Amino acid sequence: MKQHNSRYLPQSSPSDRPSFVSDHRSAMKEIARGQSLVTQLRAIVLPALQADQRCELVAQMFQDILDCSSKAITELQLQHQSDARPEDALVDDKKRVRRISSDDCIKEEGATANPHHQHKRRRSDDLVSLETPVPHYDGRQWRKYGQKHINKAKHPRSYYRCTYSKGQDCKATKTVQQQDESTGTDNPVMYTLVYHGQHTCKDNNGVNSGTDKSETSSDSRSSISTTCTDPCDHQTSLGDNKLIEKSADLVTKSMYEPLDMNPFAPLDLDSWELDTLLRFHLEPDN
DNA sequence: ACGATTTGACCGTC
DNA sequence: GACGGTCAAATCGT
Repeated sequence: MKQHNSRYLPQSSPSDRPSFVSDHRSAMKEIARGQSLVTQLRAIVLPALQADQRCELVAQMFQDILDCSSKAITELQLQHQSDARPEDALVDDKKRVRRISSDDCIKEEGATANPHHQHKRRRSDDLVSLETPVPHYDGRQWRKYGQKHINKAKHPRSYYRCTYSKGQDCKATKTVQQQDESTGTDNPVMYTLVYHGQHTCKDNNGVNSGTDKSETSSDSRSSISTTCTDPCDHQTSLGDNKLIEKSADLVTKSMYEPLDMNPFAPLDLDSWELDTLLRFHLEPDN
């Protein structure tokens, strides 16, 4: 019998107890778990709220929580990188973290070089990673610009940039990669999200999406129309997606119908994501 | 027609 | 040379 939580939480394995590892590592893991929980909770709560100011406040609070934990992780990573090997990095994308950290002080963001050939490795202090079963419900609009098979990874990595990257020169990007170990029937599909840079854009309603004050604010107002069409993220082909989305759409519609979802209508959590969450939360232990 | 996604090619870093 | 990140033409969806 599995514990209920084990169905949807990134796990801290017993072997990760801090007896042989640094406090940094266990602290970062716990924070990451918290981020994952908040992400999932947000995906459930926001669409169910009435569209009013309280709703916006809730969304803002969710984002603030994520901001806090992200900053905490960043701080821990910076400290950790200075006194430990980078292979203790939070995500399993170890090689990349190592490369980024070595690249850290060499080139700065916004280099005036050719805009089409900016440096490929990015600063680690612009990097925030988290694990979640709902990779696309993060309150942002993203546009996919690439997908690549990563060495030794079963699933391709998808590359997204802010929808407003052109119009507002927003530098925020993110990568989404399905975790290899999440393919079992018992475990939820987990994704590793890595965010780079901060949003400098304003969303559709002219609300600053967050820069220094609050890295990713205004969840409640921005539309979450991130369309997830890459097969890896949905675990299905595009054609299958349509069928799944249709059936799942019935579920989500029946949930949402009583509500006036004005500000959240665009949020429109991908039905498969909500379905995934619901299954993990509602199904009895197996 | 327009915007988003896909995908092969290219480039920088290691 | 391998690898990861980005570009941009082709393709797709609305």
